[in-house]
This record gives sequence, C-alpha cells and structure tokens, in this order.
Amino acid sequence: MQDLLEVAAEPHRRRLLQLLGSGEQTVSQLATHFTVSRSAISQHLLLLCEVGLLQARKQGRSRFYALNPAGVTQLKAQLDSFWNSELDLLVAEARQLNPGALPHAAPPDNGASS
Amino acid sequence: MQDLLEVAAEPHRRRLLQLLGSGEQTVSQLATHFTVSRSAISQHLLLLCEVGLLQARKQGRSRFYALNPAGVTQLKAQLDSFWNSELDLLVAEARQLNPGALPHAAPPDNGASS
DNA sequence: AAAATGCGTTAGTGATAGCTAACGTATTGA
DNA sequence: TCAATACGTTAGCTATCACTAACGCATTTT
Repeated sequence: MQDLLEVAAEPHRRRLLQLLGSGEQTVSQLATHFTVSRSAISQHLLLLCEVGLLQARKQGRSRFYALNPAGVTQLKAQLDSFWNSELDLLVAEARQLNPGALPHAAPPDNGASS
Repeated sequence: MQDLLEVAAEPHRRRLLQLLGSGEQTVSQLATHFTVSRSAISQHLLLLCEVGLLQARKQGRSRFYALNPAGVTQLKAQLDSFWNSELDLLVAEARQLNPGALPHAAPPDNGASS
C-alpha cells in the first residue's frame, strides 16, 4: 500500500490526519481518541509516515507525530485530480433535484473499518 | 468494507468512477481500460454498487453501470468533512514556501494497488 | 437446432491489512 | 540503585481484499 489516497482513506487514519491538523501529538495522546489499542494507532502512524503524510520527532520517551506539508499537498493534488468536473456536475444536478436531503457524514469516533 | 470513501479510494475503483463520469458503460467496455481481468473489474463494480456509488441496468447480455448521483453526493460530503480548513491552511503555507514544486499525481492506467 | 462466441458472475487462492498480546526501552520513584 | 511505570514498537494471528481460473447463461452463427 503506497498509494497516498488509499492510505489516507482508511477511517482511523483519516481521523488521525484530522486530529494532527491542530498540531503535533504523541501516540498515546492520539490513541485516547480511539477505541482501538495504542499499538494499532502506532501502526497507522507508522504507515502514514512511510508514505510521507507525517513526520516524526522523538523527545524523551515520547514520539511526536505531525503532518508533513509536502505529503499533504501531494494528497490534495491527488484528490483534485480524482474529483473531476463531471463528478461535480453530477452532484450539482442531484442537489437541484433533491435540495434538502444531503447527508453530512463524519461520525464521532471509532471509524468502523472494513 | 462499507465506508464510502475507503471504497472509492482504491486506485482501480477510483479510475472506474472517473470513467463513468462521462456516462454509463458495460463491464467489458470498462475493462478495456485496465490491465487486470474483466472479472476483477466486475467485482470492483459490484462493490461500488453495494455501497451505493453505482447503479446497474441490464440490457440483453450486457450490464450497464452508471454513477448513482445520491451516492456520489454522499461521497462528496464525506470528502468535504474530511478535508478541513486546517489541512487547507497547511497546503497553502507549503505552496508559499515552495511555489513551483507541486506534484500533480494521476498516472495513466493500472492504478498500482497494494 | 446445435455449436460457437461473448457477456458477466462465482469459486478458489495467495497476499496483506488491521488488530491484540507480548515485548524492549527509557524514565520516574523509593 | 533498583523496582515500577509509561511509552512506543514488534510478533503473531485472523479476516478479507484483489486477483485469475472456471463457470453459467444468452445470443449469434451455420
């Protein structure tokens, strides 16, 4: 799994990226927001690091993870290239036909995976 | 795997969604754009259908797949809720520091998976 | 009408994703 | 200084993902 978008799309990892938007955090800090173990979170972070979406900084016995601007930029580019104008048009038409009933997604925590 | 965004993120499926942006197509037609088998494509389409991103229409011995506006709208919502302002800010800052070097992603065909 | 071709789906398999449990290591407290 | 604790990572396992091969079923073709 080296594809940026695919890596970023997994619900737990998606949430991690969002959480890190407000600044660097340690594994344990991040893990408090999830129901799965610290270990699981650590592995997600490691993968995010591997594909360049995160950076790590070690301090004492803690390890601070932070977003890597270059990676995030690359992800944005991949997203933009995926979501083309035809898809946008389709959504616009759907909104016109059925204006009120848009779902808004984003449940509170445990991104129910697979 | 029921998560819309996660399903849509897989490179082959992402490509399928893009291809279907220009109108309905049969399994075989779609398969011509990939290096993997018709069967593989069929299964990706089935999954996309299951999560509501596609609709199917049977005609003769062919089966036409098309985008499902409701599903695509839902996907868009999920994307928007993921890509929050903090991530946007980060990208903007990265661009300012390093204006020229933006990657643009989107290779031609075989979305090299896992 | 029977054989052949083309369509999409199911069966079966190897690789791997994502998890918990066990671990190593560094810090803290006595 | 030595035990206890807190942090992050590796080991090991199960579920399942993505694929090719085999299949069933229509539709042509002769």
